[in-house]
Amino acid sequence: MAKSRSAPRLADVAERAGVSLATASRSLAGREGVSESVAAHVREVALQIGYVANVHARTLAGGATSTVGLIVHEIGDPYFSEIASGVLGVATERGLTVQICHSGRDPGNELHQIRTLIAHRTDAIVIAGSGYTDPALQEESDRVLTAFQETGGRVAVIGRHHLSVDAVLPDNKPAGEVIGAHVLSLGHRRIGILAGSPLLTTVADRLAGIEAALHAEGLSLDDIPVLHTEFTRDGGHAGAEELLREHPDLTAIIALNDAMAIGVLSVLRKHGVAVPGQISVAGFDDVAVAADLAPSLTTVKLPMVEMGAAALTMALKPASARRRRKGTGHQLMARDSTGPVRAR
Amino acid sequence: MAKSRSAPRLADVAERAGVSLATASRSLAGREGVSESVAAHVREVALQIGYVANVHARTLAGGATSTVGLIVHEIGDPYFSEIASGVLGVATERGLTVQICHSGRDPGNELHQIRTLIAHRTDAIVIAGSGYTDPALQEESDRVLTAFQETGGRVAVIGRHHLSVDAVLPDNKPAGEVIGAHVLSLGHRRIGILAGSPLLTTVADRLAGIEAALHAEGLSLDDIPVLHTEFTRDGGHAGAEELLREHPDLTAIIALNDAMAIGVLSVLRKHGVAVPGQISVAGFDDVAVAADLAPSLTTVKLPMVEMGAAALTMALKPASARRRRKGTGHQLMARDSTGPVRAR
DNA sequence: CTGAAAGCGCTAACAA
DNA sequence: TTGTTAGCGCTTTCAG
Repeated sequence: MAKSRSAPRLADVAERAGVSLATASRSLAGREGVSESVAAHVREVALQIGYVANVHARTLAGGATSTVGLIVHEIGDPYFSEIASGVLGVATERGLTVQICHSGRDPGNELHQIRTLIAHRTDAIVIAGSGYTDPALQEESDRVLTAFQETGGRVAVIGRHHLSVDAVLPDNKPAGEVIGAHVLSLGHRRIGILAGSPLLTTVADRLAGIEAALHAEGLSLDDIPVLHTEFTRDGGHAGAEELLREHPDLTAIIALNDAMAIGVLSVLRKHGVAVPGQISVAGFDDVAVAADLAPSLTTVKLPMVEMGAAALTMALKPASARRRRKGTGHQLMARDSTGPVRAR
Repeated sequence: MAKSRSAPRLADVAERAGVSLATASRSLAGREGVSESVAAHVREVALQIGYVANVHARTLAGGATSTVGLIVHEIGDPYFSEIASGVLGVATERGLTVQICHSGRDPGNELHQIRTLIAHRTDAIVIAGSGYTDPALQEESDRVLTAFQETGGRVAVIGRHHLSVDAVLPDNKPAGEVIGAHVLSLGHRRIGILAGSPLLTTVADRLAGIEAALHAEGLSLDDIPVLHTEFTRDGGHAGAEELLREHPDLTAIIALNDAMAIGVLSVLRKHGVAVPGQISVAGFDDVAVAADLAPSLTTVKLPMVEMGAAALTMALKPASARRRRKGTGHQLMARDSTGPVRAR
């Protein structure tokens, strides 16, 4: 069995169909200017010999490209896999293929992935995942992306970045306000906050929202413990242990994403702390399992799937003179993990 | 601002560096036969003008491709996103880029995605997600993949497929036996099973495992209710409602994956049924949240991340004369959602 | 050690 | 309606 004979080419199809390359190309592309009978025959031949057009040749020749890139922090994280699902949804709909890269919450690696995607001449690049509060971290990325855009590439980000590109902006601050107000309205004052790295804009914005809610009650973030750990389930777990140890009088813990909140719930269960009886817990995002946890998790819903879809849709539109920005909406999902502060 | 001036090409680098195309190419590729001084200069120039090689041109010219394809049923499903994470891990490590496609558990669409990936001349294709018990459903895919392999392409699947390619075979049957034995050992006899589509080999194999466990106790699958719904959280939810209605005397429910089990838990909680007090619940996979549910979910761990990594690793090896097969191992995670059958 | 030139497979003018 | 012919940007013999 020939191991490496090459795949059938358009020339093979053309020859077997007894037509020219151009005609074959036109027939397969379903373009104008070929008699239906010839076109049908060509298509039939192509099917027979199992012809599949070489995307690289097609792209190189100036034909329509057909791939978009997506950069996520970590695809195993439900927040990102839901966004990816949204991106894949519209991509599939439009016959596009998507290349996914991990940035691992590392600005250096993110830049590397951007370069990779550019090398692949993707039509568009969607960067999902928080930007960084330090503009310097994105300086080089911005330079590279700008060059990419000048050569006709399209870019959209999800989240607040220091990048001059179109953006889907999650309602992080309003979400923070809403969840903060919710917890405060339940009478809680001894509130602990579990945050991810302060370098992430997502963390900064959610914190700012909570602070606004606090201010409305005459309080401030300085009055309550804010712990920065990893922005993951394990970070939440570790953070909750520390919070419990250092601040045993807390009546509520707000985690800055559901993954962390799940870690918190786990610690509380382990220590036999009643939720929300003794301590209320709230998160952000409303990942799919949030409603199925026990107690079901109070959180602020961000439409991840739609965000992914919106970002790609935006990136696929023709470039506009100035950056487009799109909000996301958010919704308080008051469930069982939060309750009124206990009477003393 | 020029909107569509094109990206810098190798020719631009060569010109500015005052060398020929060939030398520029060799320098950048770090190949032999160029004086180190010249090579360094070329690299420097390339960096300066922000040159990034065009992957399509490179691939077309016969250079090494550097992308692999991954087909999953649905990236938003934790089972698949964990597998994807494993695939991305080894891909990143080797400087490969991965294209992800959704098959949506639809054989027709899966074939379409395979074609797409082949058109992209990916070095390798990894198909994650159950095969189908009906060989006819994969006949055409098999033909296409065989052709792909004959032209040097590499393929690996995760799961039992009717495809003549390398495979990572999840311990579905042993896992079924182990979880079945576990539930039986707790004294349960009125057990309900919630399964996904019987067309999926994953479902068939897990069921077979449970049946084996049943046989060991002188029972059979025919003696207990087996309900086929969607292989998702919502399928589990709907299925549990029906099971509860039709078979109110059940003392245990085994869901054929954790997603379904989560749906079951949700229904039980809603109806105030104590778990495991009144009904024990078990799942398959051990997705990340399984341990953090309340009660924590008894399940059989399958190493999804490693499976993804193993599949890509396998696919990247040179082709061998006969199909390679690799088992996965499995581990019973006996947690809080299962307990001894209640005394009457 | 370096350069010239021939493609890789396809699309897109331009002819016929 | 169909065919001919240039490239797209890169790698890679083959000369020099």
